[in-house]
Amino acid sequence: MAIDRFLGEFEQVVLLAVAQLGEDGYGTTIRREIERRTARGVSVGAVYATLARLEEKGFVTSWYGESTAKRGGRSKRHYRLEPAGAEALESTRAMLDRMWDGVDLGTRPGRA
Amino acid sequence: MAIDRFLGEFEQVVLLAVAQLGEDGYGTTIRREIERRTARGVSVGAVYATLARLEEKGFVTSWYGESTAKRGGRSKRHYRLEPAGAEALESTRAMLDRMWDGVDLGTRPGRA
DNA sequence: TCGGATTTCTCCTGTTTTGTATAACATATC
DNA sequence: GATATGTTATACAAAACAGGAGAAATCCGA
Repeated sequence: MAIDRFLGEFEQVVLLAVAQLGEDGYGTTIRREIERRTARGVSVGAVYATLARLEEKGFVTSWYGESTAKRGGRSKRHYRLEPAGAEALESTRAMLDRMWDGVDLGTRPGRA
Repeated sequence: MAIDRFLGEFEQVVLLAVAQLGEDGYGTTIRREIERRTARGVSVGAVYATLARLEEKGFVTSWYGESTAKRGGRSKRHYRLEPAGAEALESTRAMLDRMWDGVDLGTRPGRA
């Protein structure tokens, strides 16, 4: 694994999407949420593969819901953020914040 | 490569260390800076490999300085953050911020 | 003052984890 | 069945790591 307690870039993004969606999170919505917020294309496979790894590490858990009465209403696999995942998210963010602390990217108009 | 315009987790950390150190940044100090701020052990090889990748992408440039009058004062390879690197740093951070926006990790005492 | 011991740093090699795409498979509606 | 919505399988490239070998420069004892 990366180092230890920190999340990789995409892992972090996927985990955050799971956090955003709560009980409504499943493959397709998670993917859409990522695309919506980051304005970048994401392949289906990338999402599922990452989700599987995240589950393996205990950061999320999943369960199959009932199939909806919609065309092609195959039963969905829902994902939920687990405490360990929330913790990983927090420590990764805290670590990044510490690295950013005091950085000034050359008086450009950007962020404070 | 990761996706496109975004930095991997460790790339981001290394690049930030370079930004922090300015002209004083070279392999060993960069490594130390990372260990100091993140409280995690980092292998030498990981740092140099990442630095090489970063340079290949045009995010940093390097030059060899003169050797100092110190025991083992071998000439060092210095690194400097380039505009493209600063940009990558910013867009990665902005993207992550957008993903975090609105996330509440369950009323835990942690961050706001 | 020579030459090895010592220190500081860089680079090479190999491996594991992540990140990603493509396509096949499953299941419900019509 | 044809078609829409979801999930899984498979494969691979890139990124993250570890460790030790190798280089360069100084220090120091005889």
